[in-house]
Amino acid sequence: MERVKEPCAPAEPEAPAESGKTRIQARNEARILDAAQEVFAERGFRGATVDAIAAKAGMSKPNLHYYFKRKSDLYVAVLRRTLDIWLEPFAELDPEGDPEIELRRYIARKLDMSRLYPDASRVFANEMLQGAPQLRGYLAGELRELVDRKAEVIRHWIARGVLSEIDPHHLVFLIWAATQHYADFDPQVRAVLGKRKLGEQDFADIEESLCRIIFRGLLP
Amino acid sequence: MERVKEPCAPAEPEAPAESGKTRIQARNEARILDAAQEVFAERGFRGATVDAIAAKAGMSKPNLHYYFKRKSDLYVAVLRRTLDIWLEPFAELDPEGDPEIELRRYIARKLDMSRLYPDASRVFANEMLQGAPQLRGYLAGELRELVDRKAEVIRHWIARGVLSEIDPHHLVFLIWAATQHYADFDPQVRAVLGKRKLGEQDFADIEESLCRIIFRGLLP
DNA sequence: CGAAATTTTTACCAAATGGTCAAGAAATAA
DNA sequence: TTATTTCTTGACCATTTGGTAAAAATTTCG
Repeated sequence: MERVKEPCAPAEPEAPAESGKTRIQARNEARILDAAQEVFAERGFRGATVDAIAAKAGMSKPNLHYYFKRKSDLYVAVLRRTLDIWLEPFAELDPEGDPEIELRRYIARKLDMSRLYPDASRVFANEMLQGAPQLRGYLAGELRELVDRKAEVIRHWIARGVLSEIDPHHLVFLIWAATQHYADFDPQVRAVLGKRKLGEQDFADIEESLCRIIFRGLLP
Repeated sequence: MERVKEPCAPAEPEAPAESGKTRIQARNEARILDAAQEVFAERGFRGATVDAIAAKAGMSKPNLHYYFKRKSDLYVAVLRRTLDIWLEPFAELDPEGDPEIELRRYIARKLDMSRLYPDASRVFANEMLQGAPQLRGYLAGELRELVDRKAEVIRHWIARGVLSEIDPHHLVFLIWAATQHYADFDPQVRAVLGKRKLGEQDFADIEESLCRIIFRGLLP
């Protein structure tokens, strides 16, 4: 039943392929995750149908169930993948670095994610709106610890006198809210700006405006 | 068929009761709207079931359908009610006022809404996440015009020299994102802060932190 | 090749769900 | 009271949906 193969070369030519997985397995699981992210993003967990995900992944529903037994498994898998991507640049904030440079880089990377992977952001937002039934534990555990650690970094900057006295947590929330807004509320943003799509230049403008306000403030 | 009554006193004792509506009608429609807002908020449009809404409103499903023919009618009604509430304080931004006072008041009122009517915010967020199928027209019409008008107010402040040069639209987005975040991402905020519920004091702190960053900036 | 494991498909439930209909219960008006 | 309108309900239906079983097709490997 379980695969016991792979006695050959360890280095795979294509996808990183978590060891213990067939080429087909890796490819199809990736396809399914991508399709699921799209569908979950635009319909929410309950609104997404396994049929729609399967169709978008180019396979039949029973075939999809061969890889992910339950719809919720798939949902959690999508969320975990998103979190892995999101965590990284946040964890890199360096207490010895210059806050303006460090935070600007973080904001830029977070905006990149909103631009490049808006669906990931939307699935996460959806999970929050529903009360985070799947991520509750993660939020109160891993995430909270990470944020607390980074709050220390911010306090360190304040103590060094290179940052104004502000509540680190609310600063983090502000950055998260502002950057994710452009993915999650994209229809509103586009409608108000009168644009058909937000391009690279738009996001460059967003970064500039956002950083100007956050670092220098509104008052002259 | 259609009601043609009400030849009596115009002043109703209780609910404002849109004219042309029975006491029972007004009461039940309000109950249904409140229930619908709750259910839509936590399950999204497709995830919400008419049964659940009817149950929460304390009536049977066919009875609910007597007041709202289709589930989507109900959804739109909830959204419109939210928008009416949200628009008001934004429209009040006064170009002749002091920007710090005007914007601070607006931020405070917007935070009040996140605290008092978080479900309304979540239903709206949900609609955005799904691509705003119901509000598309409204966003590109009414809302865009209003925002453009208020962008002029902000430019007026800049021209008067009482505000730094920033892009008015992105300032508005920043305020919206930051304030709504505390309703929409409530589970994450609570988990990270380690609080069971955000109270009035928490929101006072939020207002203070937010305004400090937005007006004075992070740099000392 | 041929056997074993893996992958895919066809056919199919049982439950949930949006919505309807016709009849009955309450109000309301005359 | 009686007639009329408004409100509520139980029974019901067509469709959708998550999920399964088992056989068929394909790949892998000795």
